[in-house]
Amino acid sequence: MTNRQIKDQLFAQVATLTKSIASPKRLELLELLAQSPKTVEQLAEEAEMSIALTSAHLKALKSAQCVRVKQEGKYRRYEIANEQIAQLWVILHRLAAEQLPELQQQLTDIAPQRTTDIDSVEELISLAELQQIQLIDVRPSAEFAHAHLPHALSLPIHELESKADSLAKDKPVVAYCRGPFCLYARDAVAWLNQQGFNASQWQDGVTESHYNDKP
Amino acid sequence: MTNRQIKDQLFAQVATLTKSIASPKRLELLELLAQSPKTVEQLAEEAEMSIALTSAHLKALKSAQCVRVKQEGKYRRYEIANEQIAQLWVILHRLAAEQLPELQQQLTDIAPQRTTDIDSVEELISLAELQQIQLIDVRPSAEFAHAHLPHALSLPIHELESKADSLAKDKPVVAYCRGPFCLYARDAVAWLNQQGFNASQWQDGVTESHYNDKP
DNA sequence: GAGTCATTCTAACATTAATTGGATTGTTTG
DNA sequence: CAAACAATCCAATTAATGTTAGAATGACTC
Repeated sequence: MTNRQIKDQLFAQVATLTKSIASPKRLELLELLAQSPKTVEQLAEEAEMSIALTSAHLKALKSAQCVRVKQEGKYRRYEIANEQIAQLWVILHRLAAEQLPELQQQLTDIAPQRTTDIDSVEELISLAELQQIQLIDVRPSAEFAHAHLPHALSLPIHELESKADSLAKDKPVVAYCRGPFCLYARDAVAWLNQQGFNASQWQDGVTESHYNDKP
Repeated sequence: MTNRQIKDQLFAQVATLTKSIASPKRLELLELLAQSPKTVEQLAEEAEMSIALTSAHLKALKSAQCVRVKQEGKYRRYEIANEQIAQLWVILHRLAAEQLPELQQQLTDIAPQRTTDIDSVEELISLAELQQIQLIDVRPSAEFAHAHLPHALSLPIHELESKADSLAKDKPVVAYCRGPFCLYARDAVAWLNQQGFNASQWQDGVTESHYNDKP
């Protein structure tokens, strides 16, 4: 085999991995799976696409070993194949945010009412531990159960209205969700402030917060 | 604008960045540009594709801000837009190598005659400094000039035959090139051992060696 | 300013990917 | 074992991408 044929093969392999995640829908699925394992139905619902399409995209992700699946009763539960894939999603969306002016613009356009002025996870967690702030996790409870920031309180966005009375109005509320591409925390902060709470948003999710490549 | 429309836009942006590198040829161009800036002609030659196709792929990379171009006389010299893109290439090929059995197989198939048993860059560089080994960089000299491992000697693969007499046969030779997807060092080691040298290969390139994510 | 040379553009074609609806598989539950 | 249900497969349509050859652009050179 010639050197050219060898190189073509090698680069083709890396390209198959890259191609498998180079689609808006598949990136969205990855973001969801980075939070916690989910069934096809759940993924389709969250990402607002048909079951068939979701299944097709999952197949593509599986063939590049980005996700695994296990049968659970009559459901199939998909999960991220390993931590590095979740980190790759973080790397990609951060890089895109630094690199693409159009994305920067869009992120500015949807900036939350208030972003917290806390600037490290450590400080955030410490303030939550000292009860200086009320740190709430507004993702679905299954995602909270799978992993969450220490000292955070689970208050899923869909239950916010009914359970908001468990929050104090005289202590700052800081909300977070899956990360900068998830709008739950943004919506939660907007609603809370409207109700008279002192709410702001922590823009990163669990994966982002645990993976800071600043040296 | 609905939340769905916003999310679609955001994920689409990250996908455009990802798509721009999700092609074997474009990954190969990125690997070449990670070494040093190059003209379209040089890239086409090294990657063995037509000028027109090279230009088209570069256009795709440029539109996602992965590369920059500057006019130099009648040439246009392309370069990596920033260090993070080079690192992304490293992350991707390493991840693919861990993840895809087929790629693992291919890499095994082309394993060099001898891989050095040195296992950290620091040790490699230190041995070169102490002249315990002869560390040779077999990439084209322009790439060496742009960046190289400390204490390495430039001995481009195409000049190896004519300049090999500058190497001592009684001291180990360690050769490196662009990284695990470049076959120059492999070819160099094979030829050198055939000529009676004691040669082995360092599998990483400059970018890989400077970017070890082991914590 | 005509000619040369590097690069890009254009148009055409071939290939591959995304998406949908309906049929199919396989599991669970009565 | 039949009904119910989750998920995948299949076939067909549409959209996007890769590739080539040749024309066009735009910079430098004599």
